[in-house]
Amino acid sequence: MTSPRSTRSSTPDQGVSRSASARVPERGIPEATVARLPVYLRALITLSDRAIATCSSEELATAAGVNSAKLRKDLSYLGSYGTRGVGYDVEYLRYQIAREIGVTQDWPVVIVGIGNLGHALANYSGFRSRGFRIVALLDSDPARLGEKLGDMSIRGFDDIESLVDEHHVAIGVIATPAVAAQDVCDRLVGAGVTSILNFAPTVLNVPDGVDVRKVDLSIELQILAYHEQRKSLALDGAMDLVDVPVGMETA
Amino acid sequence: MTSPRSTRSSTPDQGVSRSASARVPERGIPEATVARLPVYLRALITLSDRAIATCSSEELATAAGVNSAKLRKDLSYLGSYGTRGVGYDVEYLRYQIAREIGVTQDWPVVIVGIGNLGHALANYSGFRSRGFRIVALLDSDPARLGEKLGDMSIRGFDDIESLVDEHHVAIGVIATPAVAAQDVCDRLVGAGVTSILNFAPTVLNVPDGVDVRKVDLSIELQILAYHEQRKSLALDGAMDLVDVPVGMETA
DNA sequence: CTCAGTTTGTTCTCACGTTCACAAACTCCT
DNA sequence: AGGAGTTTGTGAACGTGAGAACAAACTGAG
Repeated sequence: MTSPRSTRSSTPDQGVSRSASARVPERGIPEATVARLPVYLRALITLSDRAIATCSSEELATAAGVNSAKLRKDLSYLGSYGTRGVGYDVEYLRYQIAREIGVTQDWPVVIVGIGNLGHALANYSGFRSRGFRIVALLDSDPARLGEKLGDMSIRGFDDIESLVDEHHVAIGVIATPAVAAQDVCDRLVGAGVTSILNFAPTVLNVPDGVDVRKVDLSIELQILAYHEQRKSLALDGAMDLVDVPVGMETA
Repeated sequence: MTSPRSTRSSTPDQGVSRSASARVPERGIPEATVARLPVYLRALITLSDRAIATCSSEELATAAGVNSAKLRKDLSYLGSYGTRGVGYDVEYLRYQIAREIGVTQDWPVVIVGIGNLGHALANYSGFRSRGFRIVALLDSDPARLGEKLGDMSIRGFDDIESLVDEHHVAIGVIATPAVAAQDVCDRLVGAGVTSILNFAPTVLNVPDGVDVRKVDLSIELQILAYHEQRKSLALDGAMDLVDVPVGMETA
């Protein structure tokens, strides 16, 4: 993990030294903002890699693909980490966002379902580099058991309870076929996992207190298709009235 | 959220009703609704596979993981496809949603970047079964050129313009490393692609009229991490005042 | 020191999205 | 036929998010 060693010399006497009274992390960052913080973090890392010490909200917003008013408002939920007339210290802001998200610590993760997608996830370097450590790859298929994948071998799904307990796993990734997803989810939750990233194309039922985020490729494509269709209809203009074919029922 | 229980109470009753009056697709479906339509469609397909002919908004909402008021409002944007006192005809509603999204027609798609993730996408059966047809797999790496993948072989990235033109490709999927993504995007857009699904962890700049949706695994995990962190803090309760390490500067 | 220029943090307003609650419309039973 | 029971479609209330605009806070030059 990269230590947040800040070359905090360029901005002398920054407003950061303000008395640390009651600057406790606020209790209500809007979801929309939370979803953008990782984007800002990545933009800051890029700037950092280019040895840029300071940036304005305008520059950072451009790099993150949002407008600057939104960026400033988002950052204001974390606290006042900028300096008026100057901008933001890249290293400092980067650390603050990382801390707020929670990626200054290490999050052990299990991946369940090592098919095509599971393989890709297991090999994805972006996990490790961003505070996530894969502690196990699980699959129920005996044929895949023991298969080596990088520096890790595939284990049976039965180990899950002991694994979660031993490594304090809080986050599970489901990359199984849809039919297996709910069962896997129940096992994970039962074992103590409280956050799930679901790649299986199905709705997961979980008890209160468990967070689920889903990534669904075909849904994303369908949303694009909808807009694409609108574009063509708009172009064709006069060609309206697609009209419903009445007897489409298959039975 | 909704009740974690899956009530299997089905009302197997008959009742097909369709008034084929001219129901022109309205010109303004909210984005939030568009994003949920594919979920409803999948739920309907599941019901259809189980030979269920009719369902209430409550049942469909449960299957889709939303509450019934939201579902009814969403569906009302498409038209009045239900029958009061009865519910929705599964086949009929399924067709209406599919038509509204645009998946009754066939969408040719190109995938660029056939690494780990690209392989998984190319093999994903969910594309074909939902109205999307992969017409080409492109990669710039000469070592991968010609490699067979299912019934399709990997082609060079230079073919892109002719491919897009020949197959009328409107949707492109980018699964390249981050550094290559913007260039690939520019080439795709230049060739005529107007919708892009981006898996590369980077912000894409596109001209007006081009839609981009991004799928970013590490962002999803970071969002989960944020909430996970909050949960632990909440548990510790009294342990407030994490307080900003004022002197986080290591120097 | 003062003043002009720059950039943040915040307030205000508007648009969008969610949920409630209920009339309208339908079925079924007597 | 009429009334009780069901379920949709929607108007209204409420909450959240986006963007414009501006005062406050800083820098640097003269």
